[in-house]
Amino acid sequence: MPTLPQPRRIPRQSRSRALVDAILEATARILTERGYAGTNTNLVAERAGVSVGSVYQYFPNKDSLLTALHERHAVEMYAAMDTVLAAAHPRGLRGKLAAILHAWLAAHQVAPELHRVLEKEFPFFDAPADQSPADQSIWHRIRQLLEDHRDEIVPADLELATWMVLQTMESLIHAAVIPPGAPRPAKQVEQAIFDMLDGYLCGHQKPTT
Amino acid sequence: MPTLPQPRRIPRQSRSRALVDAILEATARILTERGYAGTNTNLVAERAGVSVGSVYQYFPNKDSLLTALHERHAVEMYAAMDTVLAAAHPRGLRGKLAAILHAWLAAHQVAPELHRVLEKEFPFFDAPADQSPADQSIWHRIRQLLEDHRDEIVPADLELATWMVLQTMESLIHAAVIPPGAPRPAKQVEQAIFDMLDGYLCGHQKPTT
DNA sequence: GAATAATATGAGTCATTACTCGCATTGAAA
DNA sequence: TTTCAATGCGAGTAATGACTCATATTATTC
Repeated sequence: MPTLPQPRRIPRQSRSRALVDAILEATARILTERGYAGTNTNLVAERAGVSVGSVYQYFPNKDSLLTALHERHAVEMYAAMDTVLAAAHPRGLRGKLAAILHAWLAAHQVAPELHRVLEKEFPFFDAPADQSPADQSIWHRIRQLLEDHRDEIVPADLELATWMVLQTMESLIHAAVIPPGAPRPAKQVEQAIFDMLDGYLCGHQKPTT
Repeated sequence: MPTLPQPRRIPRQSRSRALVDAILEATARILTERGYAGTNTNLVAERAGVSVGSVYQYFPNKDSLLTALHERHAVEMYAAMDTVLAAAHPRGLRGKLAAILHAWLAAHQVAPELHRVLEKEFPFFDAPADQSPADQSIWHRIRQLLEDHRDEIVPADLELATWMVLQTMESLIHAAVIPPGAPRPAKQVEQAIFDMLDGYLCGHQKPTT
């Protein structure tokens, strides 16, 4: 049951583009309310105000809906990072990292339950998670960031360091946001995550509580 | 569809205990081979060499099989930690942490795919993961460890620090072990995870590559 | 305003599978 | 040996839900 990467048909006219949007929107809502198992294509169609047939015009199967949602999210995360890095605040590696972390955390606080389902319930059998185009871009951007600040960081193996930083950020952000989540207010957790990354990369840390 | 915490019937005679074992063993194998969605109770029964009816004598529903497997794993992790800490090597916080990390990593390398399914595919709707008795015990033990070495660590909020350490260890261990996994040999990844924790807790780090 | 391509429909099909229940077998107590 | 509780059986049921396809509607082209 392989999930085809491409939509069955590409939406050309505006009505079909709106339809695809409505479908994804409905999927997100239902996923949030009822989880992966409770989501079915008939309900998605109904809630989107279209027919099941239309869903299958643009998505080859149920899982491709989730894949699309996942990719959309990755694109948003890349954009968020890009915005932050483009801002005229070259405050060094630590400042940039803190800014990215802040942006990502904020983005995840919007729909925590949806992220839970996307990250923790969806079986990425075919499309191995974190290998989407957007994920790749994020990877390269972070890798570049570390390279640009090579002299400020302790780990010599940048490949490994990139992996560590991304894995840690992703995991801790999700863990912090998904209920029951962290035992502390968002502000403190954000600081703690930063301390974790900073301790790894820069090997020092001011006592910050 | 709530997963009842208790088996429908408690196995008293030895044959029934063997049966329960066989069922869990079969579940683990199938989960490994076919993932959560590909696992069904009829197949579990067949592979275990028992009848479906027998499965439902001891497990109220499909998900309770997964819950049982999860709990079994948590108990093993607690035992591993206990063994390591009981060993006559009071090498300070850093030594103990390194030892726990090593033991846990080793344990996870046995059946990575099974852990992937258990951690990343199973929807813990009812029984919120990490809240099982064994998980609680692990939490308290780590918390105690940090308290015992309060003077060696930077973070003042032990509650938060415990959460950070456990989340980070869990996430990184799983990420490292599950394919495609880390881009480096196990040894280097283990060191990197340790550096991460050490950097957070102790706020210093020797350049170790 | 044909003609044609693009888009939308939804009742129906069909495979899957969690779970039941009436009955058979086995162990141990008396 | 009898008795009864514990254990084991597996064909069958019932619900669910992914996906199809023959048809209808709407846009675009010429």
